[in-house]
Amino acid sequence: MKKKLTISTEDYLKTIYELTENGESASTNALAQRLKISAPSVTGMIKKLASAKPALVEYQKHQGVTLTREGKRAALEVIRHHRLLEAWLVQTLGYSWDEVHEEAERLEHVISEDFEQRIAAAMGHPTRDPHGEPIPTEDLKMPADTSVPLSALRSGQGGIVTCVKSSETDLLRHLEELGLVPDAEITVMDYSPFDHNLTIKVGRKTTVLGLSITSKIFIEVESGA
Amino acid sequence: MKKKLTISTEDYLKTIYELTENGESASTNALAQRLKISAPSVTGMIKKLASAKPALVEYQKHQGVTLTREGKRAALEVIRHHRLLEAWLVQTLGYSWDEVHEEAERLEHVISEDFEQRIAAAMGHPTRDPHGEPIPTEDLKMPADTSVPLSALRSGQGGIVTCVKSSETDLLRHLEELGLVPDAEITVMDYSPFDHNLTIKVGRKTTVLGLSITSKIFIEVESGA
DNA sequence: CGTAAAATTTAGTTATTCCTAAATTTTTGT
DNA sequence: ACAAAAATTTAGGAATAACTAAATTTTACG
Repeated sequence: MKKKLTISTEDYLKTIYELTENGESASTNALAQRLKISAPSVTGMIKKLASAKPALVEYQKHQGVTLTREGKRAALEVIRHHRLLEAWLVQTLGYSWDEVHEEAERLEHVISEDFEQRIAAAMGHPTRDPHGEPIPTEDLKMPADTSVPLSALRSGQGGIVTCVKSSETDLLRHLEELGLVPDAEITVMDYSPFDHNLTIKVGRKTTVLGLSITSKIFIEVESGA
Repeated sequence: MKKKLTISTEDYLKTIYELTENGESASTNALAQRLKISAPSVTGMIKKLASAKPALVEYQKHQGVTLTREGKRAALEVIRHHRLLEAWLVQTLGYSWDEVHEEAERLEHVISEDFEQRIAAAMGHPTRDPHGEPIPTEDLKMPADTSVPLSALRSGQGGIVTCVKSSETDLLRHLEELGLVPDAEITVMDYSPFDHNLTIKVGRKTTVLGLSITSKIFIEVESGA
């Protein structure tokens, strides 16, 4: 017998936000997979969120789900909590960027607005978390981000790493060793069209990275070919 | 329709701990009142805790409930979390002692052991929280405390305030104005046997306090009459 | 010591949120 | 276009933890 855990509304909304960032609607199955529950459970909960007093999601059968204004607001609130917490755990308690995710994942749901404001102020209102992810502003707008995945770059292109979109401990530790962290300057030395591998220069190190990694690293492009 | 729902096992255990600190067992009704749920709900949950794989409480019909070794351990863990968090919120985020309770009440259930150790170390392993309550040690022993309620003192007696056992914002603010905070030195100037009021001198201030307040202030006695 | 009051437990109900199995709708491949 | 595959919803059910009302046990006191 395992522990039964119930998924919070906040987690549903946050996950829907993440799945709809590309502009598309989130599918029942995609949500089920992310939340690690069955698809019927997702359908049931979505119906509930859609018929809440101020509706949190927009839903039509077989058409996937999107966030309403209210739902998006709630999602951004949780994401702001999460990212501020990650920044703060790293800055004040000496966590490394690969350790903070789980802790923030639990804390994000229980901190007060007061707490949020205190840590934001204590850090001088940071705009990015330790992974480089933008922190939603106090009025819950997600800052624009013009960076592109490293996987979209080709030989001769390069720029500054803005963000590493991963919470996998092992990957993050590996990337840190390579110097592939936010603010690092990189240049693409070579591109292999067969397997999409990129040869990257970071500082004086050179590495070959596959698509599963390069698609998670985001770059503010500096120079063309 | 209110939101407030399910009470965590941790809250049951913490409350049972508090109600049994005097050595007696906790009654169903006392628990129900503290947890703000009905008595039958308490009976049901207690039965569950008593028949858990390692039992968390000892229970016999109509005889009240006590904590097992395991249950006590779990309760002290939560209490340690709570008190470390209160200390830490005050020390690092500028909370005042009357603001920390609610925040700690929510955070105490979600922080990791790692987090606990980090904040304890960052504060130099404090032994009391901002109200003066002793913090259970890392191996979950509650430190002995020889202080007595102010209400037990009489004219001529006095000592050092060790602890103010209250989380009521208004009372705490009032006591802070009076200087009735941990480490303050006080002397009892007069005792009224009719209403149990005590006239107290704190620094150069003199105040009359009723039993509802003096029973919540704890003193390490220094001098007899 | 016996009964009324208080405390507690039992019984039965409700609400929530998950599940599996089956039905249905949509998408895909030829 | 059509059948197979995939995705999604419907249907029905289980577990949890709360509730109210009623029954029972304990306690208090005249």
